[in-house]
Order: sequence, then C-alpha cells, then structure tokens
Amino acid sequence: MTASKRERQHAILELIGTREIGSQEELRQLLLKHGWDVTQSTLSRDLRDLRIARVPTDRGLRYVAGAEGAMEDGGRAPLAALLPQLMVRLDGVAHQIVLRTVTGSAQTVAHALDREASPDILGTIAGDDTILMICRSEQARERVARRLALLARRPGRT
Amino acid sequence: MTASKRERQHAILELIGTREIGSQEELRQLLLKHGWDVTQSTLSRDLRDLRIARVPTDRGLRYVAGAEGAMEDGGRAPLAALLPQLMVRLDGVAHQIVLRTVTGSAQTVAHALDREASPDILGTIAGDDTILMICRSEQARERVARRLALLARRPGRT
DNA sequence: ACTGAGAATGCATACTAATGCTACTTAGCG
DNA sequence: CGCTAAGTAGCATTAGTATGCATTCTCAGT
Repeated sequence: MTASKRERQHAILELIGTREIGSQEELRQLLLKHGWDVTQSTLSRDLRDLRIARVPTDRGLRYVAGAEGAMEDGGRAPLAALLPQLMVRLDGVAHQIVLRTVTGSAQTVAHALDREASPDILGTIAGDDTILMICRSEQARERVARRLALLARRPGRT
Repeated sequence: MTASKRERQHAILELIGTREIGSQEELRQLLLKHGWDVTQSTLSRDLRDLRIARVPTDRGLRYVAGAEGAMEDGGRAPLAALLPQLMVRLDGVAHQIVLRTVTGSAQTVAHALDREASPDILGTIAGDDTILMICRSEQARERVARRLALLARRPGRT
C-alpha cells in the first residue's frame, strides 16, 4: 500500500506523543502491536522525515517530535503546511471538534486556525497538544472537519 | 584537570550554538582546535549532561541545545497516584467533563489523562486549575466520570 | 496489458553513540 | 603520610542508527 506510509508515520507521531520511546527497535515493537511490520531502516527514515529527535532526559534517551521542523517561519506557517506534520488525530461531537497535535504544538496550530477566520468556527482553545474548536453548528463542524482532514493528508494546497 | 569539565561543557554549548555539528567526532575535532583533547566517550556524556539532542534537519543530523530538552516535563506519574492528591471536583454535562484540580496541577493531570489514551476521550484541554474533557458520547462521559471518581477516592488500582 | 519512472522497503553493513570497567587524580581524615 | 571516597575520563565493547544497493510495488502513459 502506498497510503500506508503516511498512516504509519501518523501512528509513529501518536505513539511518540503518548509514550516514552527510546529506540527504534522499541518503536518497531509498538508498531507491530498496531499491525505495522517494518524494519528499523524504515523507521530511521520515517523519523528523519518527521524530524523527530532523540533527546536525553532524566529517564534516558527519548524520541520527541517538535514543531521546529514544520514551521517555516516563526509561527506564520499556513495551516496546509502545519497540519500534515503536526496533526495527530481529528475527532468531533455535536458542534465541537477536538484536534490532537504533536505535544507542544497545539498553540501553533490553533494560531494558524485563528488566522483563517472561518465563519464556521466560533473560536478555538488550545492546550499543550489538544485544540478544542467550537463550531457554529453541526453542519459547520462537518465542513470544517472535512477540510482539516483533507489538509492534513498531503502537503498540498488550500 | 577537574575544573576543565565545566569549561569544556561551556565550550561545547558555544560551539553547538555557533556551528552546525553532526557527530561527536566532528565536535571532538573542533574542541581539539580550542585546546581540549577528549575522547568520544566523554563527549557522549557531556552531551547527555547538557541535554543536547540530535535532530534531523534539512542539511542532515545536527546537535542542538535547549528547547526540546528543557520543555521536557517530569510529571509522569500515573493517574491513580495523581488524582487523590490533585483532583478537587468533578462534574459534567452532555459529552463533556470538567475536572477541577489544585491550582497549577491541571496540566499535569491532563497529561496523565492523555497517556491513558482512552477511546472514550476525544481530548483534554487544561488551563491552570481546570481540565475540560471532551468525550465521545454521553455514555462515554458517564464511564469516564465514574472511573475518575473512583480513582480519585484513594490510591487504588487502574 | 505493457512498460518505464519513481517511491518505498528490506538487507547487509558502515557509521556513530552509549556504557561497563578500570585507572587516576584530588580532597578530606585519622 | 597512607587510606578512602568522590569525581573524571579513557579503553574496549556493545548498542543503536544511517545508508548504499537491489528488489518490489505503483501508477501514469501508451
């Protein structure tokens, strides 16, 4: 599958945002449990693509994703550039959308969202890795969610 | 020399802030020019101490100091350990739960919540002493709320 | 369908980093 | 002094990561 690369990299982002992962082999095992069976080589390349760094922490080396890689100019990057890199998951209920991002990037993405000034969106609230978007209606929510999902898919245009 | 360690690490920080360094051997060569002659082992330990990460950039792997390493928060305690101490009040409407914590602890608790990766929870957003949790449904909310209430009661099991 | 261009991946291996162990230096103490 | 404990750093080795090359897979164009 061609699409699997993107999905896999997404899974990687989510795993790394959620747990503490210290080696590619460790990551490989986790991915296995989720149905992906790839070699360390592939992971090395994925981590490079995703700009995921290995940083020393109190508890040893850990992989962490950062916004640095995706941000072309300080915080002014368009949504289309940010989402593929930073969005981890998208979901919603009623007139609300919850958008999960790589840890630490919620503010950045929310900012980009605000700059879009969509009439469908009443406002956004961002924490560390989660953004809550209040939409004008359920229909509005659907529109927005669809668009975001699309933007997140490829490094394409608006 | 004993005191040289501190100086050397200082030099390392400066070098890394100034040039693009991609390997410990490279760093070693630079230090040599500045009068320090140490082995790769030592540099590995220095870089660990300084929390310097190796991140993939456009031009290959580079060592960078700071941000990511410093951003690293330490509170990785499990929910069961946190809640009895930090949760103040629990309430909810529709598919949302509002969890009040001791002032300043919301981020910590929210983080622990995220790490649980419950399918019932779309996401959490934390302020200073309040966490908003968006659940997948009202039923999900009830499940989550019940569980949280239980966990908060005492240092019990997951 | 057939085919050439690229993308994606695995394999084997080169490269780089982390670490157990030992030695040495220094400071404090009897 | 001689001894011990703490802190550093080197050496040798292991652990872990990156990458050249070959193969396989996709897909557009014919």
